[in-house]
Amino acid sequence: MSSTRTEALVGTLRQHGWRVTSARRAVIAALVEAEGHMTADQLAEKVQSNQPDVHLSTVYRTLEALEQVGLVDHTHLGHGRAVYHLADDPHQHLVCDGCGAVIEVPDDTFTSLADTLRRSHGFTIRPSHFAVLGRCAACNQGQASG
Amino acid sequence: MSSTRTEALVGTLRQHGWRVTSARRAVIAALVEAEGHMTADQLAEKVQSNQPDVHLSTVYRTLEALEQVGLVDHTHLGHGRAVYHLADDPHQHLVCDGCGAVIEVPDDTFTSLADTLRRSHGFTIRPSHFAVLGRCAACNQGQASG
DNA sequence: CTGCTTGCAAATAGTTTGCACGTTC
DNA sequence: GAACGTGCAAACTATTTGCAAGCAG
Repeated sequence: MSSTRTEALVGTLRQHGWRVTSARRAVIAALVEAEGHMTADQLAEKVQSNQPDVHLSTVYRTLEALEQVGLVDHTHLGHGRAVYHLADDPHQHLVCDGCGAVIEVPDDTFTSLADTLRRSHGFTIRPSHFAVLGRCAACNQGQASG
Repeated sequence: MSSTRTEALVGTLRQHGWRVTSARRAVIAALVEAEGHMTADQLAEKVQSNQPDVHLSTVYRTLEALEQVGLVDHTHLGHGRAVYHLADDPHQHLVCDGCGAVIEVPDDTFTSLADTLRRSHGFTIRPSHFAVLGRCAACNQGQASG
């Protein structure tokens, strides 16, 4: 059951000095149930199915709080909208230019790239914080010349 | 001199069926002179120093045309604004979370990552089309705990 | 009680679009 | 001279913020 997980996250939030409200609890629950990336909009919609009063701006503010505490990460998927997910499942996103599909790949796929960049430029990449654009297997197969 | 280069690009644009106007020529010239990434806003400013009438929206429309023809690529540097550059100098961008610095690295830095993703997911990454967030050498050295 | 949180609406930032007029081919 | 391109303003999308009222601690 996911409510145990939700309570743990809520507890962490409280330990960091943030107040626990029903809106925040609902956003966290939505993230737990989502088990993947969701936009702020999608999260708001999900939360509002139980608590219609919770406003989109509250969702944004809650997500910001959760990011500051380190419980949530967000990624930009190329075209403006950001997706949010719980930080304890670090992964990267591959976004298909053709069909918009989002593929999640484990964090360690990028280990060698991280290593290369650190050695060549002293640059440490930030895990779980960028999306890679390209073309997915399906779109590569059905690909014409455009 | 770069005007030769500008004319070549203008010619390519025309060959693809687009009309050549002074606004479009100016945007292309600005890109050639920039020799790096620029936002639409910066390009507009540069163009307007010679031709004040050229509107920002025209710059956007020209950039869109140039992208369709394949002369220009754009990348999102994490926080909303896109940067544009000529497509025949493929490179990736490293963006520092700390100081906002943008480091350009050659395309082939990502060859092994591209190879890995193609084999594991059939996913072909799109060159010059994503930014990698992280922390640059300078910020890593002056780094405290937060 | 104190002051962090919230809902709302309006502001912001970056980009796109409708329209009537100007320009290119 | 027909169709495409342009300037302008207004729309749009994603996100942020000011403020008075609400609720957690």
